[in-house]
Amino acid sequence: MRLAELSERSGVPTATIKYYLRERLLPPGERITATQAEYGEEHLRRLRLVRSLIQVGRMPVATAREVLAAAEDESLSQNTRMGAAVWALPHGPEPDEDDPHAARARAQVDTVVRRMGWSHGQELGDTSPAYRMLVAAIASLDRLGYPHDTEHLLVHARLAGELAVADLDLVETYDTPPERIEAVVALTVLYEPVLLSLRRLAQTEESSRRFGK
Amino acid sequence: MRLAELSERSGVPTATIKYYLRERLLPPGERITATQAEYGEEHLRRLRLVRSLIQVGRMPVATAREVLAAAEDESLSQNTRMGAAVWALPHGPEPDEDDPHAARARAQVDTVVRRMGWSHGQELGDTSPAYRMLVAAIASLDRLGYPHDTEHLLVHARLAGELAVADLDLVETYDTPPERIEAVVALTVLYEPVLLSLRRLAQTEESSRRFGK
DNA sequence: TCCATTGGAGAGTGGCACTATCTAAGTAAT
DNA sequence: ATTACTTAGATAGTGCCACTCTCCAATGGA
Repeated sequence: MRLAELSERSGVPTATIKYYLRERLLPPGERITATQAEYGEEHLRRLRLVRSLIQVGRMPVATAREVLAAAEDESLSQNTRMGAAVWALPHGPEPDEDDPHAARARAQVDTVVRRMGWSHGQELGDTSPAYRMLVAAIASLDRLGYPHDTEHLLVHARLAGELAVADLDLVETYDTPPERIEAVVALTVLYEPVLLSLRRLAQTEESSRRFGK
Repeated sequence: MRLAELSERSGVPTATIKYYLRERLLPPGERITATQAEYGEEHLRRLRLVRSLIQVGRMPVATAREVLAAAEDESLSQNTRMGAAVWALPHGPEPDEDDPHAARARAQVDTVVRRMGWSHGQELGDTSPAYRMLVAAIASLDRLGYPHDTEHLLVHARLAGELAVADLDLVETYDTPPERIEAVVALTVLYEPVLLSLRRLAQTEESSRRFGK
């Protein structure tokens, strides 16, 4: 398969594919001659994954590159690679170090992590992106004066735990480690909009149930 | 309070506040003289809400304007205003009309909505942004060949329903309708990163539990 | 009076995901 | 073997968008 066909089958313009190649989001094709390269099915899959990360996950190109690099770093164990890939995922402004809102949020997050018994994945005071993202989000709530008591957060945490179980069940339907790693990245990202939109639909429903049509 | 103080208390540069005023994300201050205006606490709160929508919710300025306009449209009922505000919220690429993946996704979404008994908020074939966002997300999963069977979606839907109950409980702690409307917008947006980061933390935990440290 | 500040408006900036153009080197059909 | 394409690769735009800068005339405080 050459560039034009890869483009046609994926629906991505050739110029964009060239851009992704340049940005190392896509491995180069197998060189046939000095000016021709051959692409395989794995390029097609990878290209679609890249598009998902960027368009569905609204991830900057640089971040997508890190995520993919972590996912295929041969020097890491399978679980570390999964962790590294998810690690590289997220977003949002960094919490300010000496912001009182952030400090309070941090303490609350530590409480939630402890109460959930989440000791494997991270230490308290861990600075994984997901942890920092959570601190930043709660700091925002605090700053705006919106409620975020620990019990309410624990409700969310418990539900997140159930989601994770369902997600990992899905990942385990894949047999080989590389597939699993790609699946965990893709599913983490692709199910986010699913979850958010379901939540909004459910809110609309619940709202009209409570406050009348 | 004048511009400089509003800027100082919110941490938002004066130039940016002027920009928001121009874009009608912030109502004009009360004109004192031909060249002076006075801002109140409600401007401060509104400004922080705008920042939340744009920075935390990563919402385009135009979308934020629509959301806020819907939230304060006096001609609508309280519930309609809430719905309209949440209605205007989300994003992501629109599902293509004659894409077979989108068609399959649409059918599946309708099944989920029916099985959840979500008939109040929307009709089948409804085109609310949340509905379209869900269809687009599932179409992406389909296109990439990732599993998204209805049972798995129902797990997510059920959890989303529980989240909505918890969220609306929080909204009901506010007494006056305008507060509630602002709360439902703010909480919908501000709890999204909370939920997503908790999910990622839970995944890391669950993953290391299953696949070893 | 004098000068910093204000609201307002228009133009400019920077980041970023593309997209267009060009070139030298193949390839395919005639 | 001539002609018309296509390709990889590099460089230079383009378009969008959230700001940010620069002016300006009119104040308002010292």
